[in-house]
Amino acid sequence: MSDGTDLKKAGLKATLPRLKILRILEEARVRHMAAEDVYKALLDMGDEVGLATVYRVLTQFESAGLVIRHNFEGGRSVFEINQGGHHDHIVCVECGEVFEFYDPAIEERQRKVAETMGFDVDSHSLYMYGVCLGMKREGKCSKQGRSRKSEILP
Amino acid sequence: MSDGTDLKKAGLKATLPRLKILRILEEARVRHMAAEDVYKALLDMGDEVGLATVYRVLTQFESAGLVIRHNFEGGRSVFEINQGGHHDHIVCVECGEVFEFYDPAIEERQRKVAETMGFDVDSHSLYMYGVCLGMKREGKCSKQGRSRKSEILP
DNA sequence: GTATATGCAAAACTTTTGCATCCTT
DNA sequence: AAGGATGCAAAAGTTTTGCATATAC
Repeated sequence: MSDGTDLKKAGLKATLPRLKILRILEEARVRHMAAEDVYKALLDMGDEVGLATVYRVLTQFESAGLVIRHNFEGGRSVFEINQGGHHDHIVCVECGEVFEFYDPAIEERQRKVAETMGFDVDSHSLYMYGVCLGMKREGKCSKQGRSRKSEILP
Repeated sequence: MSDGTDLKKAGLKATLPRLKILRILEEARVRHMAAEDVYKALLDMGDEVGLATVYRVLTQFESAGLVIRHNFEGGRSVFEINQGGHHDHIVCVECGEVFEFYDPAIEERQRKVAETMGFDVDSHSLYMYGVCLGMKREGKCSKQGRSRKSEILP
């Protein structure tokens, strides 16, 4: 994957920084990353990519539909690779982990509401914030013993 | 309204800046305002309140439950007075107007999803973005002939 | 070879903070 | 009178931009 085909299909030159960033987003254990997270991941891999480039590339990827930008609580933008299926998010405010879910009934009601109001909807986002089971019970994330790894929340 | 009772009830001294800001949020024609919007409204009224104070007060109001902070697209925080009934939002990306709606079925499904996932949910937000009927048909906002007055979107 | 992308540094924005002064209780 | 609130200016954090250089096609 990410051999550059998807980039060219999106009308973007397959440059090294773009390939690397795409790969990071595809392969990250933590699927939701702030620009700073991506930048740090590049540094950890020993790659020299400027933070400005990370921002530029992420924004281009968003326009091209390759990634989805989220505005969770906390100011910074968070990016997630777009692998097709739409889903909503439930964020643990203690461990920072982001869980995904999809509920057809919710989607259908949203569609209905927008129709009733005469809106042409481009996008929509549903975020829930709370404490995940793991943090509640054992003080460590339900997902993999993580505790506050990503930078997506304050 | 906003004679200071609600402030004192919230454990906040009834200072002039707080009273003024509360009044602006209560009486604004546009219910969803960025900090900068509130600041400008104060200036327009001839009141001298520092921008830093606006931020401090809005954050205190949020903690006290007097206002709700939204993170729409666009980076800046948007504030709305909390008049009790929870509702969701549908934002016109052309005129910037924010419309509200409430759908019991959506609320119930959300509750159900969180329960299934073992989350204790503190808060949740559902935003839809699109083009409102007015902008689509006549190039002016359905609500009141507005066109891009508030500062909440980029 | 040419157009586009990158890196760096500087700038633009939003939001927060330190500190002296002022105001509410 | 005393504690908390405000204003100003400075700082912090995030994201964008200008411009010379490097890179993909």
